Amino acid sequence: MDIKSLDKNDVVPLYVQLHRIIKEHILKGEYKEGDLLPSETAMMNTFDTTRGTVRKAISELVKEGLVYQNQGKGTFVCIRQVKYSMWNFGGFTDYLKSRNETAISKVLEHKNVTVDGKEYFKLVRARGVKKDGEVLYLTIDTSLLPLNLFPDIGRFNFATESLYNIMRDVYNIFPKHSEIMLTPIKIDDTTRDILQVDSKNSTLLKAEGKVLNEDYIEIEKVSVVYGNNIEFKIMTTII
Amino acid sequence: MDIKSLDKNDVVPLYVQLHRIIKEHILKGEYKEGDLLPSETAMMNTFDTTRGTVRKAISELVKEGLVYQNQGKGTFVCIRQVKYSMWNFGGFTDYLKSRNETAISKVLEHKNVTVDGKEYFKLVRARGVKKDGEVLYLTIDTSLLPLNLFPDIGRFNFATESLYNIMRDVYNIFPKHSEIMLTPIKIDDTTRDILQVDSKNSTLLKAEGKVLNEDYIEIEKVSVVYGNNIEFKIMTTII
DNA sequence: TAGTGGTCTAGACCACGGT
DNA sequence: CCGTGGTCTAGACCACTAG
Repeated sequence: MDIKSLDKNDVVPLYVQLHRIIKEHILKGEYKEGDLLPSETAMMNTFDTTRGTVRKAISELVKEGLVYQNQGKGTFVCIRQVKYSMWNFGGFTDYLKSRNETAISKVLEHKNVTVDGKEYFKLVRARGVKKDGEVLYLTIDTSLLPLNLFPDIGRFNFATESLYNIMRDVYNIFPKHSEIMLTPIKIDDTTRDILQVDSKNSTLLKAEGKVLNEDYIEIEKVSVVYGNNIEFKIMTTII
Repeated sequence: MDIKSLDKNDVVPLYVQLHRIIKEHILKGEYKEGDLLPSETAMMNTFDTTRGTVRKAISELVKEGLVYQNQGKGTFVCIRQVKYSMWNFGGFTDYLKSRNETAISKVLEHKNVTVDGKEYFKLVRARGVKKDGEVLYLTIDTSLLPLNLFPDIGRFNFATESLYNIMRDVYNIFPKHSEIMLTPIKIDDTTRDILQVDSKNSTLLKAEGKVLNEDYIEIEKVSVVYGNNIEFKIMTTII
């Protein structure tokens, strides 16, 4: 399959090395859509490693959506887009941690505003990940934080600090519940630019609602626009 | 960790059994947000299996975003569980009853199909309400019901009988959880006609996923398209 | 230092698909 | 039948974290 071989002394795990090699072949077009890859046993011999390592490398390709496997038949190339999964509201940083990726936050707007006679700190952020040196923004979050609960919250740098951590650590306020409404929205040009949505796909998912503390006091009004690189998943228990 | 043990003679792979057991513990709230799970070695001993199997089970949880792992520290729970879901999954009829409205169901399609080598009964329904003599359809539901769990389920009249009631009363199978993915979709003409969507609004919300019983066995694949007359709300508890 | 997850080996048996 | 991927075992050594 390849002239390259694995370096067992390299700090890079063997399965990562192998994953890269196979991926390169696919992306170079040496294996095309629908093609059958060499069998796991074949790769095991070619690269002088064990099946476990080969399977680990291939499983990464499956996760990325580059190949699929069929028992009794083999491993086939199938190029499709992989998306991020949002299991819910919040939990962003932890989820990315599980993917070994770094959370990125860019402040688009921050100022005090008055809504319905009440003062809020308005914070608009583009949030995403940094992977392989590239930044990919996944959501645009707008938060309205009541200034009576969070006096002088504007002094923090939200590009580097987690909003919910500040809530908990500085103001001793703990987000506990949320009530959200979901709607599809039409995208505007600014959003399209930030979230890197291609032009033929013009609708996104928007979540709007509020976050409450344990006493069901509203502590934040939120609005999140989800880009196309993210999947919005929910788990429920049917009562 | 658990009284349950793995059945090595079961056709269900050990790692799937283990995955279900751990997941159940997490979703039941016995392990909460941020909690440390038992170590891989501990589970290996508890369930009398090897670390490979334990790691495979955990890796599924990581993929789902339910836990993340940290070298040198352990495996931690990271979820935000939805406590009450949007009205529909498991509560359509009851919800409408509370509003003094009558649930309406119109069967659009019903036949046996084979998906991935498994036999299902496919049921497509337009669902809505009857109020003041007028019928308003709110959603289009597509259900795939495994025929091994629901033999001969096609004999029922789903225009008049509730699917979930049949599940419970006839088959003694109780829908308990759901895992859903939400996406905005472009509407087609048939859908537009049924859901009475006006022409300028061409995008709707689609929920796709599965419904599970109390043992986290999949009992239904579902797909619901929500019309514009419905608000899609969710309430969550941030654990 | 002890315990954790991360990686890797060298086997094994199985279910499935095509010949 | 043979080759494929799917699962599982019973070890091993490593890097990282924390006390």
